[in-house]
Amino acid sequence: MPELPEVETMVRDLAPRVVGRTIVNLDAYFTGSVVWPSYTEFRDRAVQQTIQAISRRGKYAIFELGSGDALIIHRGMTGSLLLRHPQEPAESHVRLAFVLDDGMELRFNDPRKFGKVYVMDGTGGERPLPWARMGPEPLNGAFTVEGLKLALSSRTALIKPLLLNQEVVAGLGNIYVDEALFAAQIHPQRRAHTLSDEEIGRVYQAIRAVLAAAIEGRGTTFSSYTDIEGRAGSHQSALQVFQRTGAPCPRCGVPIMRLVVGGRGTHVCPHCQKVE
DNA sequence: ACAATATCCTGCGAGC
DNA sequence: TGCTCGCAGGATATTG
Repeated sequence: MPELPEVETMVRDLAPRVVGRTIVNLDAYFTGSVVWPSYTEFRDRAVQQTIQAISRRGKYAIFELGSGDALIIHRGMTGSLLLRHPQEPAESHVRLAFVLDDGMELRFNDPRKFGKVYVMDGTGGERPLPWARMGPEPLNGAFTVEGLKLALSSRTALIKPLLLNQEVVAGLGNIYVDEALFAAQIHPQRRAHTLSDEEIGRVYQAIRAVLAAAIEGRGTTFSSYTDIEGRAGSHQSALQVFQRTGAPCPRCGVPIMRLVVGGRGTHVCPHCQKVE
């Protein structure tokens, strides 16, 4: 599950390798990964373009092209970008392969086909950018404790699904929401408007700390996430609750429990995180 | 407007 | 051993 730290790691790794390179060809094995525009127009607008810069917004990776277009990639659940020599055997689920002018290939490998790729005018004039309604970036000044209070105080929904909502805050997914709520000692089934200012302050700090630590560890590897060379991240060993059902809580020793919240597998310490 | 739930897709693990 | 079945989940569509 590539969330903000995994996309950030990818963007940082890619920048020195692909900025300045020109896309000289594109091979498609599943054109359905391209959601905008049509595949043929996508190809026309991507090929022969030079990558001027690469950045991230939420879980989207953004390649700025010389034309002013943006090549935008969302990895979904199982998507990865791999920088490979064309001679290296193809991974089992390569959907698109961008051939670069230095002879390398940027492969979009995506077993479950949840990933999405776009080319569009980078200013949003052509159609709204995928992050047009997205909430603040949690690791820069756009994200404030006051803003989070404003976003949560009037909402009756459960805190976990709200934090997964990209319009509230950008970049969180299932792993880091569970980790942040554990760090803040807030139960994922609390109703958002019942959180005190002090509790929202803890959630705010926890989101930032958990994401920063995960970037430091180059992301979390479960099953499918790897970096652009296919190597695992290291942060999974630092996780406190996610996928640790039955293991002792690092804070109190009570076994971690798994429950389902908003249809998503959820991990809590039943002692440190109380619903009421 | 908001909240809750269904949907997409395929590898994998559980169970028989 | 080999088969079937259900689960996993980000974002969006649909329903309430």
